[in-house]
Amino acid sequence: MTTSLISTTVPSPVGELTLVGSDAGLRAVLWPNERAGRVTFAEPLAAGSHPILDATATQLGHYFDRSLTCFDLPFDVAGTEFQVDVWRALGQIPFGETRSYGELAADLGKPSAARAVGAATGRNPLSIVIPCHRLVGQSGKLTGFAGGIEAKRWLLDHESTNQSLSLL
Amino acid sequence: MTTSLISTTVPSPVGELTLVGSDAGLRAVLWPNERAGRVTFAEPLAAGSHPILDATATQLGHYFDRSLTCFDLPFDVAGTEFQVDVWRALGQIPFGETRSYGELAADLGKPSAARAVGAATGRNPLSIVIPCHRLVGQSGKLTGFAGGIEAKRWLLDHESTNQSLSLL
DNA sequence: ACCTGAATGTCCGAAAACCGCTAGCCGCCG
DNA sequence: CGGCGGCTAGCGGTTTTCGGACATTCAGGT
Repeated sequence: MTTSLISTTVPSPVGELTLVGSDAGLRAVLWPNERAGRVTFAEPLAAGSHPILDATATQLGHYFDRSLTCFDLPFDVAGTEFQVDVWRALGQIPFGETRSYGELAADLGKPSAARAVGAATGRNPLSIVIPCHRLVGQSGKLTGFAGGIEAKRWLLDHESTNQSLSLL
Repeated sequence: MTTSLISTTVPSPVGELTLVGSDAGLRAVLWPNERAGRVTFAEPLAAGSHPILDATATQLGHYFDRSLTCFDLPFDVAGTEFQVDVWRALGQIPFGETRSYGELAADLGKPSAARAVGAATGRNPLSIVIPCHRLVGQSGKLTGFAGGIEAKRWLLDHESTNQSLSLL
């Protein structure tokens, strides 16, 4: 018995997202341009539907219409201990707030590991759901993003309660 | 629930042996001088008794009084694929016989991997039970042994049906 | 503001070192 | 001769080491 992976795609304001899940939980949420590459899978993908993917799609919908600010889904992500720590810490940053890479590193007890935090967030397999877009440079600069800087800015705008900021 | 490890020691003609087991099976049989070192454990050891350790002690007793020539115990050993292959092949060498490192390598379909077999043998966690002492150099020379060359010679003597060989 | 350079922690891939080997060669000695 | 001992060059798998690459940050100079 192989724990096969199911995938599907959903439209969104920032482009079509690809969802991948196993029976254990959500495995990946990918941007349009990265169906393959940043996140890879040992097992083959099969298109189809699955309760976990359905729930993800539903919650993403609510996130985009602002009726949901905190995802609640079973995750099935794999990474090194440090990466998992970083991803978990990311999940603690509330909707609408941001942190710097260094702040998050300090929260983890490793104040000088800012750059390592950057590397780890770059490997986050669950775009949007694990809010890696809430990490910005110390100066406030948007330094990098798997889905592109524009998408990062869009998400932060979206989460900002003051919609007028979208003109910045 | 952590699968804790239980350990105990038993006397033997070749020195006091340390047995380590988990609920899944026998994890290690160590020589007096190597309580720590060659084989390491992620989990802490707790002294105590356990059916698996009892069975091991019993079978070792029979082995030393020559009433048992083939161990039958559940193993719980971890290693690379190649190492496990080597250890399994070692188990096939009958009591009283020997093989060269190269012969065993050939049995594994890799005739030129003699040295790799040597390296894998050196990591065998189950001294005596997995009979790594039955491997000798092509020339018949006893090349190395975790428990010391003397112990290796003693075991081979012991397994030899012709006791007079012990004078060699 | 923007650039430069240095110091940072983690991860990954490549290369080197390490081994419980062996076959081939070359002396040496009876 | 023939046999043994010592030396050497490969052998395959694993472990260790090392060198970059990074979604950074800080200080210092334009």
